[in-house]
Amino acid sequence: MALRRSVTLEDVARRAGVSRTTASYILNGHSAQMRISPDTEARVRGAATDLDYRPNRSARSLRTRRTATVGLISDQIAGEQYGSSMLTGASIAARELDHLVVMGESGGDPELERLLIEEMVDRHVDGVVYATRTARTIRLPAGLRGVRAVLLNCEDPTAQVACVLPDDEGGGRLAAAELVAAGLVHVWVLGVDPVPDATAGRRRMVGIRAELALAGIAVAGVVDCDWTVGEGFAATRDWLTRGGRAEGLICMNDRLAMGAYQALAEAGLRVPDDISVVSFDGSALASWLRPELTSVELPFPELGALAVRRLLDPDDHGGTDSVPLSVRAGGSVRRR
Amino acid sequence: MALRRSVTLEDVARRAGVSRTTASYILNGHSAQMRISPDTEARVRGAATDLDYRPNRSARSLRTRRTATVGLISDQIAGEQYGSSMLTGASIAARELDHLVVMGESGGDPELERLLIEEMVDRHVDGVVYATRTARTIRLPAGLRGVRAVLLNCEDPTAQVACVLPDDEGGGRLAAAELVAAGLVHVWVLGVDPVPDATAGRRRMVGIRAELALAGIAVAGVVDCDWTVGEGFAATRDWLTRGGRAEGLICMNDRLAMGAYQALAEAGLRVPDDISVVSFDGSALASWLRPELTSVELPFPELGALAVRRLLDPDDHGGTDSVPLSVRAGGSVRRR
DNA sequence: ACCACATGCTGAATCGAATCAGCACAGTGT
DNA sequence: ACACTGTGCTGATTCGATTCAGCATGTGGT
Repeated sequence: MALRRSVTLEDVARRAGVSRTTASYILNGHSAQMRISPDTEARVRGAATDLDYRPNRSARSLRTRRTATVGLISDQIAGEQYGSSMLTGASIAARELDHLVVMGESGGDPELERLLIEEMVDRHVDGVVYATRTARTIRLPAGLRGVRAVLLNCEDPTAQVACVLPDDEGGGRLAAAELVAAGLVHVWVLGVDPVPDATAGRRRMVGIRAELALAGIAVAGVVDCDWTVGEGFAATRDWLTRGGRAEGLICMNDRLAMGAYQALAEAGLRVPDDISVVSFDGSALASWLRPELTSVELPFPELGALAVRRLLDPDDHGGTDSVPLSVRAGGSVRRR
Repeated sequence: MALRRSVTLEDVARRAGVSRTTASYILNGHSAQMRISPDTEARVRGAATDLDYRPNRSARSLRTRRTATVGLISDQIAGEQYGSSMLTGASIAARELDHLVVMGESGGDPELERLLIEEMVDRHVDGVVYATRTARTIRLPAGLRGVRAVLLNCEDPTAQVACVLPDDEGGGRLAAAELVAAGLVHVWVLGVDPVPDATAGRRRMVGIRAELALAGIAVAGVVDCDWTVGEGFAATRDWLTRGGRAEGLICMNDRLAMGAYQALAEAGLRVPDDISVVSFDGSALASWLRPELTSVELPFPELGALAVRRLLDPDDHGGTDSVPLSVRAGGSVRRR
């Protein structure tokens, strides 16, 4: 309950000795269409400042049907370890455009998602960013049809929606390039996409193979497992006990890499002397490991910010943005 | 731009053959004060359903001065590793009370914080939750005076504000109790609060000492350092090289414990055979370490949810809530 | 002296719901 | 036949801004 003294446009107009109309035009900067004398303009602005006038947003929204508010709906963004910085980026971009972010986390529950979208549309948000934790293919929720929306970290090939994605294929090339530059030839990959709709792993693989191919190398082998620390550990240990060896290991995310580190340590293999490791995410975890992990960083804040900017850009008419990844160098790749 | 067909109360009233007034009273459940015949009520509700009537929130807000929206402002919550689940909890609680969360992250910048608070108050949020990443003492921002607010994970002893905190002292007792139960006597603590305003470390120490005292034990020693992996590693290594030894080590958070694990491993000490480790946070990281870390879990989602519930409870008149922590057992404490 | 035109402003309607004050009608008691 | 009470509803106003349509006044040309 905001107990602000209620200074209305009427008060400002009265104090400046003009009509509400005039005051409104001046304060909204439409003076060009209105022909206002400099003197009047100064008086109105002065009055607004003196009274600390703040327009009532509800009243304004009622007329203009805009709220200076964007919705951000996601499955797991807020409570997630890494992706949450998408929220930060979105929030910053929104503020720069004088908007606030209304957040909704569905936890993956379609019914809750429907409710949240409905609540946002009811509140006349100026648009909705629909984000997913993992990059994947989705169906645009029915509640968003006819609503201005941008997909963030996901895509719907069947819908005509603006869409912001990380360039996972380029990221794959970057990861492979790190190993190639170190002169490594025998490269394995840990953790290819388990989920059918997920796109990140597949695209990264394309990039990895392409970049290795440039050096005349093929991927020596792939260990498939879930993208968690535990699975990374178990899969790597299995691989090692089966006699698996490599010069370089590309892990699909930092958690997998942590699991791999553990299994490698247990087997007495040292990073990077015995084996080089590169991964994806560029999360804080990468910098916590010893040696620090060389990781291809996902630009989460930029992704979030870009989605909001596109959402609020009236000249944006769809299409997919592919945001480049970058390497965060650690000490997990052998120096040539 | 939500392009919803605009069904107004007027449309519903017309279809039901009643006045707007009647329709309004029925749909808002004030029928008790109004005496409405069951027949009319059914007709109005039917019409609302048929037309898929959704009240215009802006119009409603203009009259009622309420928006069914709560502000959540914080320094780092969104982009943070662990605390972000406060947001999740807040968002869920808000939805249960038919509200949405408007988020603002200041990044610790007081000017941005001021702006965000102003924007929220301008938009007539029904209240503001003011959260900090680390539990500490703060000054209620000037913009929140006179605004309904709840402090989350922080407190201002000089202000009369509702306040939701984790029970760090109780948490300290839980941590110590784990070691006492394992029959350990020689206990060190790693990482006491570096920041002057921070309260978590101090309170946990009080709890730790109290619980140990019950068993007739005193803290054998304290290693002071920042609450990061790097510092935890360095401090523990220094301590070990200086001949430091203990049966049990209490780390002030999971990251510190990770650093300690690394230093202990380097020194050839095994957890929990040579030394038992307990920490605070109960973050995902605790479950990633090998052996899994026994950690006193901070109930972030509950904290966030409680803050929102209190904010929206008209009968809540201030005071401090202390939410209990709980032990997430791992394998880092020696079995007796 | 008269018209044309630019200048600088205002009145009133509008957005959609909430709500106060009160009205028409039916039934009951005397 | 009359007042009285209860039932079930409605008209009109209000919240605070935006915006369309138009009205005085002054200025210059002929």
